[in-house]
Amino acid sequence: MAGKVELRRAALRTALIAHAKARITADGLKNLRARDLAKDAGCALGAIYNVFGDLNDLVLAVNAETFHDLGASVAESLSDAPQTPTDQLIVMARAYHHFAAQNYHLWRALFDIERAPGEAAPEWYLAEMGRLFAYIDAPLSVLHPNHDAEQRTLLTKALFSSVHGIVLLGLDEASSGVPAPQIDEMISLVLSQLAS
Amino acid sequence: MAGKVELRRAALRTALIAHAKARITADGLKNLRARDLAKDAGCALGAIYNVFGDLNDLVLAVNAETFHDLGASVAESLSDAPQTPTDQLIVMARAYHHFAAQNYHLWRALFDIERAPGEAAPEWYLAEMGRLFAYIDAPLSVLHPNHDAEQRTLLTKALFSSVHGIVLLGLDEASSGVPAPQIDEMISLVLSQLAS
DNA sequence: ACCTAAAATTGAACAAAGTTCAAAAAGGAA
DNA sequence: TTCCTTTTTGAACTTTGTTCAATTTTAGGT
Repeated sequence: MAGKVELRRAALRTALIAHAKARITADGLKNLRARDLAKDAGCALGAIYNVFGDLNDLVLAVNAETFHDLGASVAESLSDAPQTPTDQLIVMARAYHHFAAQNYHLWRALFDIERAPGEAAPEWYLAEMGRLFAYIDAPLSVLHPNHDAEQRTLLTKALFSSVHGIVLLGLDEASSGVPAPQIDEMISLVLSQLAS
Repeated sequence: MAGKVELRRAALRTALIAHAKARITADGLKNLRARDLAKDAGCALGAIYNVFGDLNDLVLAVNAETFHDLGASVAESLSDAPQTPTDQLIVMARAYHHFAAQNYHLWRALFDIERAPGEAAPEWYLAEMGRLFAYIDAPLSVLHPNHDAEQRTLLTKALFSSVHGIVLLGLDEASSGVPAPQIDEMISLVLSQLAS
């Protein structure tokens, strides 16, 4: 039984990720507690640190799944085959909005996680980000065939950041707090102008 | 000497805000420590809680000043009297960007502060936000004189949120991390399109 | 001046919460 | 079974915000 330990650890890892996901979904990232997770998973407190370097690593694992699901949601939104490139951008942005609204705490954890100063984001984060950017880039290539790659990259980032900002502030009840239909309207407003 | 205690407390309050500001500027909000502040101000640990309800209240006081300074920076950017309404929007957005870049940790503290769930933002926050929105609204009224108030409010929020998103992700070294000139370029790109 | 009661200040103690590590348990080879 | 290695455990350590009993200061009355 060579891989016995590895199997047990892999199972614990999976369980811890699932429980952390549930805890974050219910109470948000800042209410995640190591002791709660140990109880949830029925393991010792220290066992968490046999599987993950620290709690942050565990949250990173949750975030990887969340980011993957987010990418899948955005990609799936295109399956309704909207006609124009602008429509495609709008549909994707709304999918982003709806994912963020439906998975608010998990989505916030993507950005609220503590990151070591000066350290780059993990590779999977950049990879998923690149995938999202590729989705945006495609319609932009149709709209602006004569832009060079650098121009399009800039426009892609600007578009994503704008939508992200609209969703971020729109979903923040405490400050602006905008009803969902108005968020969608703002998205349409910005994208229909920007993509022309 | 009726107001002796009040004077001492007011002085401590001012000192604590100043020291907290310095600490946040240097190390960021998440590295702010009650014991450090007590040492900085030469007061007892518990004295902080004679003046503020908790550390969060102290950070709120810092944020009030930061937000006020931010508003002043944006307002001052208009004193160069740019010609067109679009130019005014771009100048203000760049002022927002430059304030955020120059006061990164203080600016982040505006949004990273812990807020009680379901509780509205403090009145000064909404008031300063309203002031910022008014600055944006003015040029938009010139550009779109036939829009009603609701339309303009939506466009104002969309514009602000977009610029905020561009600055937020642009200044986040770990993820996108965009050089300052490119951030300004993205701002121009979005605003020149959106305001037309 | 002195005394005294109320008010304010202090900092040691308390209560989380993440992380570590010596000890115990489990695993595996001879 | 025995002995050594690996793994797991959870009590203990550390850090940090917050509290509160004890001390100091203040202010009024004599």
